[in-house]
Amino acid sequence: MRETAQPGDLLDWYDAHARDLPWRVSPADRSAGVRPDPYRIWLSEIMLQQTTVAAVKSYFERFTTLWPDVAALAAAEDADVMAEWAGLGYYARARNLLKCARAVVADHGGRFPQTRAGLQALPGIGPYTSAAISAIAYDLPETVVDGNVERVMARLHDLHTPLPEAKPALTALADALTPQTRPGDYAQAVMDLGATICTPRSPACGICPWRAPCAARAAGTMADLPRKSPKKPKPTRLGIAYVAQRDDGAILLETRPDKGLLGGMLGFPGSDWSETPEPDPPLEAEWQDLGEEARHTFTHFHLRLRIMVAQVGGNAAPRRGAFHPRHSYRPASLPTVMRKVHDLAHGRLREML
DNA sequence: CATACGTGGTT
DNA sequence: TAACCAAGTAT
Repeated sequence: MRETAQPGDLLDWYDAHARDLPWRVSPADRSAGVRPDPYRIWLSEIMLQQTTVAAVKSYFERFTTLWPDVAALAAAEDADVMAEWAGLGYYARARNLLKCARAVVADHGGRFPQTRAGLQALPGIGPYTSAAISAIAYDLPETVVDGNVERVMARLHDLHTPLPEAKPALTALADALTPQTRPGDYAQAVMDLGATICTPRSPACGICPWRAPCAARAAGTMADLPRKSPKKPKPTRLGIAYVAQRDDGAILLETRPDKGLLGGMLGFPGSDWSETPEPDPPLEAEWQDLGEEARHTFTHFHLRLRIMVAQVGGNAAPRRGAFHPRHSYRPASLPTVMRKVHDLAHGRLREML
């Protein structure tokens, strides 16, 4: 009979191989008594939701430089925070980030709650993030279950039930392994293991601290786990984006409504996005078809955006949106799909960039 | 329980 | 090129 997986073996591996991350307190520093800053742990966990470490790093550095603590972030302008989040995706996270920071300041005296339930009552903090902050920031024995943990548990126990059906069972398995000692380091260790050794495609079982007790390794099924329910095909939607530039170089942009796709973000005015979009120019002008489409894929559909451009006079009065002065217009503040529109259109417009 | 919600890297 | 994947949450 194989021996059962031991949290201690994973912690030993973590002590030697923990990744050095901007928001992380190393296991050595942690054992010396250094405590993580809950603000930085919270911010990193929100950014890391469905997002890779590589993509998060520069955003984390920028945010913590601009807003070093929760009070500073709570006092920030919405537009500034949304602009800094541009490109990272899942923009509801940024809207909830601000709501959460302001709630922490207004309702909790500027300190994050120190219980999982208290954390989970805040905007943008769900089951995973509440457990992660509890464990990592406060060293509470909460069980984190993210995609890494699901994969590691499914393999360790050779569980073939497909996700999301398997989620409760995987959570129970993860819960049974969570140690009372060093739960914060343990939580980070399982995720590091999933991110660097027990990877989705070709896991490095040969150097895994849990190779001996791993049931999927024994059965040779590790590359097939966890199983997942088949995904739906993505439909293609069409749309029209309008890029208007005033003679002084100002660009017409609109802030999108808070609800829905790209909510709260800046973008070029446009039609609806559907199979048969209705033209809807934001002002009267001689619109010219750029002749090139911006193509972009969202989570659940492909988009092909036709681009119309126009140069307009200084007295142009848009029905929608507002002109942004040339010197305050930053394409980097646009969500990626809109930045693609910019990239395609800017060669056509004299004063852009 | 299913769906909406971004993006960039990898295979 | 297209599909898959990443430290999920809200509704």
